[in-house]
Amino acid sequence: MADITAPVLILTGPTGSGKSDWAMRLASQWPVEIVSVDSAQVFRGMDIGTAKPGAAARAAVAHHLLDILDPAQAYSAGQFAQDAVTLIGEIRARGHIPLLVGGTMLYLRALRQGIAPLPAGSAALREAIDADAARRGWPSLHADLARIDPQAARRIHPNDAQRIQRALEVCRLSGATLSALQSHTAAALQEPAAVWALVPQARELLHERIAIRFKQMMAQGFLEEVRALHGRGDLRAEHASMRAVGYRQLWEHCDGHTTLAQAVEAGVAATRQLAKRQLTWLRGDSTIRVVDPEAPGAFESWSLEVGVALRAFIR
RNA sequence: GGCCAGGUAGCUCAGUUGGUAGAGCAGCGGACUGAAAAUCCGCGUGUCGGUGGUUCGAUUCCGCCCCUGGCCA
Repeated sequence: MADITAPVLILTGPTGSGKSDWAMRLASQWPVEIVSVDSAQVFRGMDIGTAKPGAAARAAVAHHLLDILDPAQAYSAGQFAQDAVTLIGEIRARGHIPLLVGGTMLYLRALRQGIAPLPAGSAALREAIDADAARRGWPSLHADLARIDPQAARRIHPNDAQRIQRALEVCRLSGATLSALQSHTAAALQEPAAVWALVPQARELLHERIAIRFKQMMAQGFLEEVRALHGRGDLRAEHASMRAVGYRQLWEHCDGHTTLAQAVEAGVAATRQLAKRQLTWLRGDSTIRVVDPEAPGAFESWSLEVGVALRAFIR
């Protein structure tokens, strides 16, 4: 199977839909390497709460973009797009099939539709902007943005602190406006990928599964995992890693702000909300083939579809 | 058994001096360009415990009943 260019396979879906299982099952049929599309699994020491593939799975199939950063560090959609393109090339060079698995929808978008070349975030500048906002309020900074980059200001809501901050940050770092920079976006992945999304048709069932999964995580030592991160002393609730679903809520409990029962309930709710946002992304994308993982024989028919997609390229 | 306090949205509660009710959380829908498991926007989803009475009109006032919690027996 050398010197072929296997198509890029992508398997996405909301949290708890069973993506990882399906990926592993597919890996027993085809020589794939898995690239994680997950903004939380990149962090070391965040295993239980991110449902990161375990040692057995990683011994059986090569997994990429897991454990590449310390939780004090930052990752980004742009970085992901670069890393994924590089990995796809390397996987193909080994004669393997790249299988991207995960539910971080912005990362997938950055890879497939491209992302404008923007300056990376600056912690110092963000701190300065935060301090400014604390004095004047975000709507006032939004008004600043409206003078500098009216197009961006129209798009960004006056309450959307994060996006206002980013737009101002980009202007100060680059000297150009965000809108101008975003006007020439280059696609990262140069070819169409075959994309499937696992979308459970019954929301209730997904909610039930999410609750069960969170409780399993607790039984596996999720709280101890968060305590260890909390005990490091250098991490703060503001770090991107500690804003992850479940970690944020258990962190608040470690700070003594909530009872464990409250933290678990809030964590489960946050997971449901994440799943809902992921489903919103999927609904808006007609290039994605939707699969109901609960349907009888769903995996088998997906496996057949994958076979068709692959045989078109592999001779 | 007696007395007291409650029974209003999925949950915790507010409120209506009588004109069929609203917050937070949850939920639902949406947006999304280097933090995205982030951030933001929009939407109340209701036999006001039941039943009789007073009233033009009762979730609100009165009677009885049911349920929950507390105190006394």
